[in-house]
Parts: sequence; structure tokens; C-alpha cells
Amino acid sequence: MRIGELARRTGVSERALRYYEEQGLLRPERLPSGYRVYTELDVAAVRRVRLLLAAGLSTAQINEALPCMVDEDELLQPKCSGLVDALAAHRDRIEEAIGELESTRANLNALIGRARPVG
Amino acid sequence: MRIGELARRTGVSERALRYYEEQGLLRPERLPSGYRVYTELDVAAVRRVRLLLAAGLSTAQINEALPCMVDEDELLQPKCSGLVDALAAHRDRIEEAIGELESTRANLNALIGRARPVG
DNA sequence: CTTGACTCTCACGTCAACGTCAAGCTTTAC
DNA sequence: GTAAAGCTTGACGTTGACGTGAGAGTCAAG
Repeated sequence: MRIGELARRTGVSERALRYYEEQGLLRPERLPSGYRVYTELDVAAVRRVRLLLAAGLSTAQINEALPCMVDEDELLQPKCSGLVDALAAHRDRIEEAIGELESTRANLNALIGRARPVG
Repeated sequence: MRIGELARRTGVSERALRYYEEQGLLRPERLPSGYRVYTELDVAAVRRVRLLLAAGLSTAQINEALPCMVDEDELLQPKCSGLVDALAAHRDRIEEAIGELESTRANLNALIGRARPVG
């Protein structure tokens, strides 16, 4: 398929898809005309990219992460574990922030008296 | 204390502290000279700001979050719960990313055969 | 009262992840 | 074969969270 269809199927703009290629996250074939040609695999690849972007990774980090997420064997273990660790650290920071907010909310609930259950 | 000391004590640059004020996250007093004067409370406030920034919130979101984290009563409940929800959603996205990476890692471990335990 | 450390307010620079034209090929439809 | 739709490569604009001086006032010490 070409860039327009991939954009529609992934919900990602053409500009973003070209940007991902520029960053080495996608490597589409080219027609003699210069048109980019993508495969079904690229649909999944774009989904992964968006997932990792949403999780807070940079394109550079994703560049290291993507090889880890392809179901092929090439022994790219070591990099992978580092990435999982980094993500886990990120998650921990978020957990901490949530914890502080929740405890403060609990304090407020207590102070206010007729504490609303949760929502 | 003045800005230099607060910067040293929090590990945050003076530029950042002025920026936080510009965004309404800090409201230091001023000396007749114009010098900013901070209190001990501001040390904790800066810590909270950094925590939330690290968790992925924008200064605008933090502006809504900070009132929730002050241990005073003023019934600012409703905003709070929305924020906790937003943070939780963010965390969930990260959990998802971690999950995918971990399962792929497991797959690779299986493929490679002599699977290294965890690290 | 002068030096040096500290602080002030502009104001432009940066980096990432795109948005948004512009100008010009290519492919598809009729 | 021509118009519309789709694609190409630039290249400049944008937003957020600051970095980095510039030029000038202020405060503590000798």
C-alpha cells in the first residue's frame, strides 16, 4: 500500500509517517516514481511506534526498542532488558506521583468530613 | 531565601524556577529591590512540580494539580479526581508498552533457547 | 566606595514531533 | 488526453520547558 492508505489505516498523518522514516523507524520500499510502498507489517510497526511514543519514549529510544519487538531471532537481548528497565523506572515515577495525589485526596476527604467514596 | 539558594537546595536551575513562576506554579514575595524571596514551603513545592513533570504532566496540568496537593482545606475535590484519572490513564499506557516489551522479550528468550532468567 | 557575587528583566536559541504550505511529478478515472 | 487525486521533496512554523547570554541594578565585604 502507499502512504495515504497507511495513514488512514493507522490514524497517523502522512507527515508523521515520513517523519518516522526520517528517524529510521520505518523503511518502506520505493516505486520507480519515488512513491513509498508499505506492507502489512508496517501497520503493526506504526502501532508499536505510537504505543511507545504514548508511553513517553523518544524516537531515538524507539529505534532501540523496535528490534526487540520484532518476532524474529537475532539475539538482540541485552538492549531489550535495558529498555524494559527504563520503562519500568518511568512507570515507577508515575506511580509515585499518583500515590502522592491519592494520599492528598484522602487527606482532603478526611478533612472535608463527609468524604465522597472514590469518584 | 533567594533564588540561588532555592536552586541549590532543589537542584533546579534559576531559569527553571523563574519559568515556574511565569507559569503560575510559584508565587514568591519580592524585596523592594525586586529580588524574589522563597520560603521553606517552596522547597517542597518545587519537589512536587518536578515529580509531576517527571510523570509527564504539563505545567498547565500541574497548575491544576498543585492545589490538590496542598494540605489545606478549600474543597478542591472535583478537579483532583480528574487528575488522578489522567495520571492513571497515562500509567496504563506505560503498562501496556511494558507488557508488550516483556512478552516479546519472553518470546526471544524462548527462541534463543538458553533463556537468561530475568536480567 | 569599589569589587565581586548575586539578582533582575528582556530576548533569542534549542530540541522533539510533528503541522502546514509550496511547487512540481505520477497515477487514476473518465 | 485531461482533470482530479495522490505523492514527492523542501522548507518554514509551532509548542513546551527550559538554556544562554546581554546589559544593568543590588548587596556583602574589605
